[in-house]
Amino acid sequence: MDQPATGLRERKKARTRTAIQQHALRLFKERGYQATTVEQIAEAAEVAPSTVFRYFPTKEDLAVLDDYYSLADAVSAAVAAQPPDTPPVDVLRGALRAVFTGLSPDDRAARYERDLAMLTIPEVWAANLGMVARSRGLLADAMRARMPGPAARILADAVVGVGLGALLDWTRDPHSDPAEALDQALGRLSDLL
Amino acid sequence: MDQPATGLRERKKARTRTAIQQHALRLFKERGYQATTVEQIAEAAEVAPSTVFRYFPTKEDLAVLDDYYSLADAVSAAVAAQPPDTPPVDVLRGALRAVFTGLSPDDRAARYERDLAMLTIPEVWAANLGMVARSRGLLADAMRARMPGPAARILADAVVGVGLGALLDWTRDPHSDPAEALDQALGRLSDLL
DNA sequence: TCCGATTTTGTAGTCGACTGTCAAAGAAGA
DNA sequence: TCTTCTTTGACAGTCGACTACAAAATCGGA
Repeated sequence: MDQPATGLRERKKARTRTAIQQHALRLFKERGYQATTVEQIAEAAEVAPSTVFRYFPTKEDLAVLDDYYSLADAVSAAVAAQPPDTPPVDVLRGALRAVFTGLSPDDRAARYERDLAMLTIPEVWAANLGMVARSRGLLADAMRARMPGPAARILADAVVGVGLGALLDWTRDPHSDPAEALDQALGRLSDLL
Repeated sequence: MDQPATGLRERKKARTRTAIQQHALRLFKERGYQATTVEQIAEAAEVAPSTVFRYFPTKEDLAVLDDYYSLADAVSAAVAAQPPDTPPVDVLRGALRAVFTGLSPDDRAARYERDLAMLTIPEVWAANLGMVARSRGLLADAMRARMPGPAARILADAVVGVGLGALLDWTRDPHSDPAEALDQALGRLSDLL
């Protein structure tokens, strides 16, 4: 997608950034968002507090999962790639399954970690609300090629609701496979329709 | 519901409390949550800042909707009151409509005001997340009398998703009627099923 | 190996949320 | 009216998010 990450400088920068965010999310989960200070995050990530603010303008930004768009794009593409006559819910179900199985094990583990943080820590969830809202729009857009406008949006909302519900249940048993749970839930929705 | 609010003391206390919260919500809407200081709220409500903190331990609490459970209970009851052979989605649709039309104009306006705050201000949304999650459970429980377990949960999740979607759209046009939008969206979902 | 550009860090300071305490003002009851 | 209890307000202070800035470390290229 991007340039092949040229210089050492840029690589180091990226590493620093992700390190800071990972430590932040870990600490948020361990001791709560409010109870975690930026100073503690800086210490954990072995950088100066001012460096944290350089990468993340506000504490809240530490909780924003910035790669949701690429995921949403992947889902949109996968939706387009589904067979033409598939029932709508199954289109989304198949697309989501395709995207998840296409992830490398490392990517998938990282994704689960961050999704867990999002679902578990209210402040993180709030920080990502905008993204969820826009993903919902993308999903609806992707479906609009297959069904009339309003129906596409309703379906997208229903699928998002069922998906979030499945993930919420997953948080109570984090050792199960969320992709599996999601697939199963969408299967049930498909039966309902 | 409560005791008839005997003494002058208690009445005055209650009035102070609601005055503070109303001014807070108004200011949040006017200038944003972060940009509003507790001092400004105190000034608007004509009390001392320390008095604000006596009623609301944290700034966030100023925006916590403390009556969501009674609403969820009302919906559960309304679900039970729907005719036996109604299709599941229409049960929920009818129950929600019944609850909203049952509200007095004042109550309804207040509810809209607070729902708008919840959907618009991330911090408030975070503070109320737990309540939304539990409402989802209540909805599923209420439907379980009418359909097998897993289906009830899936349906509840789908309805919650569609409902949140409708409310999210409403925030972009706050002069429209959210209850109307919600009813319409559920009607479309009903058509899909 | 040295230079210029960039990144990192420390420091000093602002602002607002929140706490604790104590004295003043008001209400309830005798 | 006098006493007692509660609510309120003022004040002083802590803590953490965030800013501005200049010094120091680091990197890339010549």
